[in-house]
Amino acid sequence: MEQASVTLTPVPPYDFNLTALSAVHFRDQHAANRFDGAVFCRLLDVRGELCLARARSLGTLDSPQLEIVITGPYLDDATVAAAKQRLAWILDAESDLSPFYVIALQDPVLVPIVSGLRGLHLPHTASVFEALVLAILGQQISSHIAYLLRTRLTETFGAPMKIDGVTYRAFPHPEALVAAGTEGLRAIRFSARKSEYIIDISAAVASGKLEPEGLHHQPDEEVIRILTGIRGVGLWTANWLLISSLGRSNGFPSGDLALLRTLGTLVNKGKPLQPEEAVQFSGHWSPFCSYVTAYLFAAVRSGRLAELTSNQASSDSLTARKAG
DNA sequence: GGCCAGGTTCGCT
DNA sequence: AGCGAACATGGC
Repeated sequence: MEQASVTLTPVPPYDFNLTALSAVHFRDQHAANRFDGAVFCRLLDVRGELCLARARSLGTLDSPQLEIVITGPYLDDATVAAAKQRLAWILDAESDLSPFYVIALQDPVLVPIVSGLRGLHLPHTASVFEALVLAILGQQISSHIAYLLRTRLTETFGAPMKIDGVTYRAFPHPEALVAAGTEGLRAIRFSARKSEYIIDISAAVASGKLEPEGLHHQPDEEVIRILTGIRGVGLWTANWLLISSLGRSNGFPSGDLALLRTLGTLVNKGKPLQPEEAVQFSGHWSPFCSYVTAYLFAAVRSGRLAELTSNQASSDSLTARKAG
């Protein structure tokens, strides 16, 4: 087993802890992606080779620096560079938050949310395929159940690699899922429907009929058109993929129950917004709806939203906004 | 135990 | 086009 250490300098402000937490909390935490509060680690599949990438923070919010340790059976410079690049993408080290902050700090609804989360970047999945599977897996179930399913999926079908006595697993290949079949997924308690969708997509990817990674070259509208053409993928999933796997700034899952509730808490006296009302707000936040979405969820997770609403600040701004 | 969860499809009007 | 039901596992 070989090992290499490199440093990565994210664009400040960069809060490693918040960003890594956001990466694992409700979306990616499974056997392939881990964060223990200090070290973020992920078993990557780089050019067909497995290698473990581990990151920890050496710097500060405004002068961030990450130490990246790559471990694998064969490490040449190109592999190390590719792994570093991949981790930079996953941890969103290269985005500049300042254009979003300029808008957010002028918005009374967003100011209290954003000010407590400065330096939170928007982590990405390692691949678009991974995001597709995770999104379908997580549809209409609580985040806790989604976590159980993700873990089972990775533990059962992900390629393993043992390092220092610990077994890590990569996210399953489409081929592995095709081999598992719907029965394989049923066996780890996926619903028949989710199993079908996921196996269909895996088969399409394995056969080359569908190339999710190619979506990086398409504009948002085209991404949504292509994705919603896939069985099992609706507007929510397509927009979530814009945020979670394609790094677009303006994704907005307007039908998301948790999002509607959260916005309701902030601007509608606790009454959940209707999707159309949420879309009105999203227009106001364009082209940074991805950031708004992610920051709102992060605020909920951290308990910050509850704090804010207890001082019942801007609870009436929906009507104010409508009038203006 | 019933209800619901960070949706989507399918089958009815 | 718009609406309701079915899907199915776990947690409260």
